Amino acid sequence: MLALKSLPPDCAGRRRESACGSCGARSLSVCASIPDKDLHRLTDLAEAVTLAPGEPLIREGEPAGHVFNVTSGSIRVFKLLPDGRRQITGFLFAGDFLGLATGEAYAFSAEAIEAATVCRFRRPEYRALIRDCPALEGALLDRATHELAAAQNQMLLLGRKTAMERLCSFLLDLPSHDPARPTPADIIRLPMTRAEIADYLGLTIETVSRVLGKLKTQGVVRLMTMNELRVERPEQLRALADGEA
Amino acid sequence: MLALKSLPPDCAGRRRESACGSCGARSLSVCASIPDKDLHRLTDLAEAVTLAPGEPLIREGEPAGHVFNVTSGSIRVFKLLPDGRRQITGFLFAGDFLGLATGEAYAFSAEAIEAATVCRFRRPEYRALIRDCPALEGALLDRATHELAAAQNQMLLLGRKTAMERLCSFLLDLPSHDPARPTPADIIRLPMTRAEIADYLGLTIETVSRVLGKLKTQGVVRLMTMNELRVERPEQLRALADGEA
DNA sequence: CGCAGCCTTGACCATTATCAACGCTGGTGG
DNA sequence: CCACCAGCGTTGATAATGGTCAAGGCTGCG
Repeated sequence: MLALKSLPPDCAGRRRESACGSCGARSLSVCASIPDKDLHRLTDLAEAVTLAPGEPLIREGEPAGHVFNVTSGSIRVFKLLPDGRRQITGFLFAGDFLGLATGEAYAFSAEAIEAATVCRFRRPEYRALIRDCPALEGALLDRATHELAAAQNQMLLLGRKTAMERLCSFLLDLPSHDPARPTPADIIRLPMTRAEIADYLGLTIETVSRVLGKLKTQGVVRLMTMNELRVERPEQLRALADGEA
Repeated sequence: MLALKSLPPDCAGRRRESACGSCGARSLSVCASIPDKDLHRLTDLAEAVTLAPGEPLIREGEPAGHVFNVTSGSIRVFKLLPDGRRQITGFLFAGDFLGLATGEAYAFSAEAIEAATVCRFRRPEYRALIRDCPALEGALLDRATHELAAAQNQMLLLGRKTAMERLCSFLLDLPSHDPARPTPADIIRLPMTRAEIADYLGLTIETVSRVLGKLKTQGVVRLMTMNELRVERPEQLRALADGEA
């Protein structure tokens, strides 16, 4: 498959910081329960990769040769139609894992949004590690399960919510996905452009802009900068997200 | 998470038919590589359940007490908004697994479409089994990975495809999901109603009906009965599915 | 035979997309 | 240091896809 988001905050305590010598802290958050001897092996296998803004990490259809763990920055995961229409299926941040695929090839593309770093494992070595370290597989299954639940929520959003509901849902979900930046609860950082938000929500740039404008007018949110906003009325945002207004 | 669809046909050879004494053939397709001693334990733990058409199997928000393996019939998996809008996130058939959840509660609902049978495992026993049989976890991760790729395709469909493209994509995907009924390649059985197709594709009943009508008029498909159609021009169907017409 | 549920078809409407113009902002080079 | 330009965002006018509302037909079961 694809991309596995971080586990929710309540799992943070189980994380081992700086576990991966090659690529720095947080990179092994997915492997929280790996014994030390395996950790050392893993460290040898990992390779740190730096990505410039916009730089591709995975191209759909390419042989699936690696798996990755995001260590900093933000990544967009997406699929394209032949005519160029794009659906962003997820945004990844520090601690997120991606690269699982069932067949030979990746079924999606991934690119850096901001400058980002990832920890890269070659697939054969990743597989060998899994054989030796069954706990890793359990952790991955947990993440996949999480990711699948998130995917169902997104299907509900894309199939049945209005533009306003989509944007509000998005604003409510985002903060929980950016563990690297512990911001005040009511401040939301938007590292992505309007075009990326639109492609994530199945809307156009213009609609995103208009709906954001309306939220601003209604005093629900306030734009601090272009990429940062503050939630003024959280309850109203929540009500709007599920069509209760 | 949710529901794990069957592996693709090329894995069928690895299946062990009639492996589960309590609930009949195919039910353990997910556990293809389980040693016999574990299989016997599993058999003791399983419980066959019969569902009438429309009967609920899982209700969103309920404590996640079981996991299931579909043994016959068809199941709809869906989420609801407070005002009743429904998004069907998947259709399950014989051999499909469902019921994984990350937290305490299911994050989705599931109901029988037609009469169906499932094989039910209580969660604690399922967990114990996983501990003893690591291969099971790998099989589940494989399925979750598959399911995640399918979910991304569905997001692309819901976010970026037109009604025509959605319906054509649906018709192309369906056959591969109904392993119990080996039909001629060009015949598609539709066990679900128009309303269910609509709720799966993020459309209304009327739009599904109209688009199907247009496909019929154009000679792309022909309705044999209400629930069965024949693809007359497969290439055109494929072209329409990805917006190349 | 009649009724209920599902499906189809038509007329109309609304949400959102499209097209277009303009404004802001940050970076670059004169 | 300023001015320009490119990229991104906003706003407005118009259009189209698909939704809503309504009526009628088919089918299968009691």
